Amino acid sequence: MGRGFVTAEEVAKRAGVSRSAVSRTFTPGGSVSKPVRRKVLKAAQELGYRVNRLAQGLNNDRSNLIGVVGSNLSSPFISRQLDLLSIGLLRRGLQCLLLNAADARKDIAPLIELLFEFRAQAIVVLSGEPPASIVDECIANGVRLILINQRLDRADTNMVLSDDSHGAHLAAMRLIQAKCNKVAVVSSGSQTPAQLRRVSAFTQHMNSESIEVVAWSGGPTSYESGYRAGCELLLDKSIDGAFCVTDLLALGFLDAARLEMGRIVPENLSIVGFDDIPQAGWKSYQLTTVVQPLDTLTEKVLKALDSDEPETRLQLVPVTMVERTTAR
Amino acid sequence: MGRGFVTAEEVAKRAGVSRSAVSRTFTPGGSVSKPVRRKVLKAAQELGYRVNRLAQGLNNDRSNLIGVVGSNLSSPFISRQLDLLSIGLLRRGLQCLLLNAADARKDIAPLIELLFEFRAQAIVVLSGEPPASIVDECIANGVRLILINQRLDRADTNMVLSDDSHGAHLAAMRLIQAKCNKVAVVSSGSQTPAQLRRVSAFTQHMNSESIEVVAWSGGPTSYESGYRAGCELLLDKSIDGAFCVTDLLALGFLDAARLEMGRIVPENLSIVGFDDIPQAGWKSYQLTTVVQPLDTLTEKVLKALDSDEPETRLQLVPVTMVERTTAR
DNA sequence: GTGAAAGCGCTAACAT
DNA sequence: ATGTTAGCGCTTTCAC
Repeated sequence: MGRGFVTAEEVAKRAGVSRSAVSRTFTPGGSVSKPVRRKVLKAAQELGYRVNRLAQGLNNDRSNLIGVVGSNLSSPFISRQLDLLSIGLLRRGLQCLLLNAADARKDIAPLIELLFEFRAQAIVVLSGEPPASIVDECIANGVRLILINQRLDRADTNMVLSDDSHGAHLAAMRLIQAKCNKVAVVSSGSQTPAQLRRVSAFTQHMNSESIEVVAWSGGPTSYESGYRAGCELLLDKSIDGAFCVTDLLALGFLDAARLEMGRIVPENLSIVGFDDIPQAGWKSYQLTTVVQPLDTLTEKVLKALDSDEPETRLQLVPVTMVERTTAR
Repeated sequence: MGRGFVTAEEVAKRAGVSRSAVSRTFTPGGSVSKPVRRKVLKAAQELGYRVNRLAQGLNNDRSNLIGVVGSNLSSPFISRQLDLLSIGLLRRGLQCLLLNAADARKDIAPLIELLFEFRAQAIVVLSGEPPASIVDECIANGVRLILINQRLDRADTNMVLSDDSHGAHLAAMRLIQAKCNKVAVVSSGSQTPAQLRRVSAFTQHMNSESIEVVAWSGGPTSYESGYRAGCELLLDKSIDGAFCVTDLLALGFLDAARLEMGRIVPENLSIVGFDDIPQAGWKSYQLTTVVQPLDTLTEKVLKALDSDEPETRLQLVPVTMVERTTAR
């Protein structure tokens, strides 16, 4: 096709061989004699020939394209996820077709349909919940679907997610250890399943310990929302602990606590976050938080990409707690 | 092609029409009668048909694929750039083929060659400098090449870049206004052209004002490098100003200054950054910095993508200064 | 408006 | 090992 791209036929002509000889030369397993290969390579070099992978995939039935859809691509957590994922894909010889779901927000179906049209071999969903009909279509067409931090109630989909409940329990235990009497749990207004799981597991744990918890949620998942939460919640002087279900929220909350509400952290307020984004480790923050091991998470995603084993349907990635300085 | 995807032929058969009728139905300008179109659409719906864009592009000579190559995808600045870019591409009906150059670092040529093989219509380079041979090949094949914050010495390439020199001048003027007597200029060890331009423009300006400047550079472009720079440079008590060519560096530097080296900012040390990443506005930092207007920058990139006007070869995006609290 | 046929660039099965 | 042939799924003349 195309503007000016050289075709295999032209190369064949110049090298004085058949079209298939050219094809074979550029096919890993192809059986071509040294001299022919040399001639082909020479001609290709001179002409500036590049195989057309699109045409290649037409026969192969493997496009080598992996669709990646997600929103919030510039948030510290997601961007790192995308970074690792795209590196891993490239290493495996796979191409990353990135679809930003920012405009789609609630309905990522059209994006996935687009991916179908490009014959993506697999689709990785970083955020957003695909409707059941789409999931069905994936299966019908043999397109592997991998959901990250999303739990669908069906056994035929690949899901890899952090152990949110356990993470929330760790946070709860840490705040109990800090001897908190009344704690806040803050989440964003977007109410993603992951955040919901963290909030509910945390609340449940605290309730069982008879510790009062006040829930706050609002705005997007951002520093600003956390800051607002801090300003509003900390008017209540009796709150002496907080679990922010996302580091971004936690950092905003922390700034509000110290800089706006006159709290001393951790002396009269303990804060625990979730994710362990780079900023959580910055000297001004030193946030105690639950870490999602992004590398192993990504690894599992990549493995789910090429392994056919159905045992790896739902993979729960264990989380840990990193102790820094914001919890007493 | 492939696994289970339905082809246009199957749709044609079920609808009782010709293959071309199906094709026309799914082609924007196609002339099909209402009844035929209806039948086709119905059959397609029932069968779950999806046009194969790969095959489509084979005739069209337009793949709709835009290659994007860059590294450091999880840094606040680049990730935001990618975020905006991918949104813009999608809005224009273009697909984003993302190639992470993390492994490539110095040589992005192989990645661009890969993009050729996928017949990308255009290639956007976020970071890294493509060798001349590759640029030639782009032109030869009619692939538009767009370089961001990279200045190549040739008139046949699209480049959109922030006005680094002017930004550096703004920073210099600000530090002069703060009555600094001895200033540091810190950059990373990666020595990207953009950073180099900032350093040299700044130094030049300061020299012309006879203000002593000490240059530091090392490590990757990160918070940590900035922190290290701060720890090392601020042993010299006479340094009372610093221009960090990147906000990430500036934030690390700032933390080192306050938390490690006992400096009071801005009282006895003024700091100016560059980029205006979100974290620069966080309450704990409130960094005075030069802002790169990412939205207009992205806009220009997108425009360069589809406009053929050669006047838009080299586009300089004006920068401004945002005053916060780190400069006296 | 519609179908038949040719062709996009490539690979693979089939001969030789 | 090499050339010939037949597709891959689609669009696009070209007739009618």
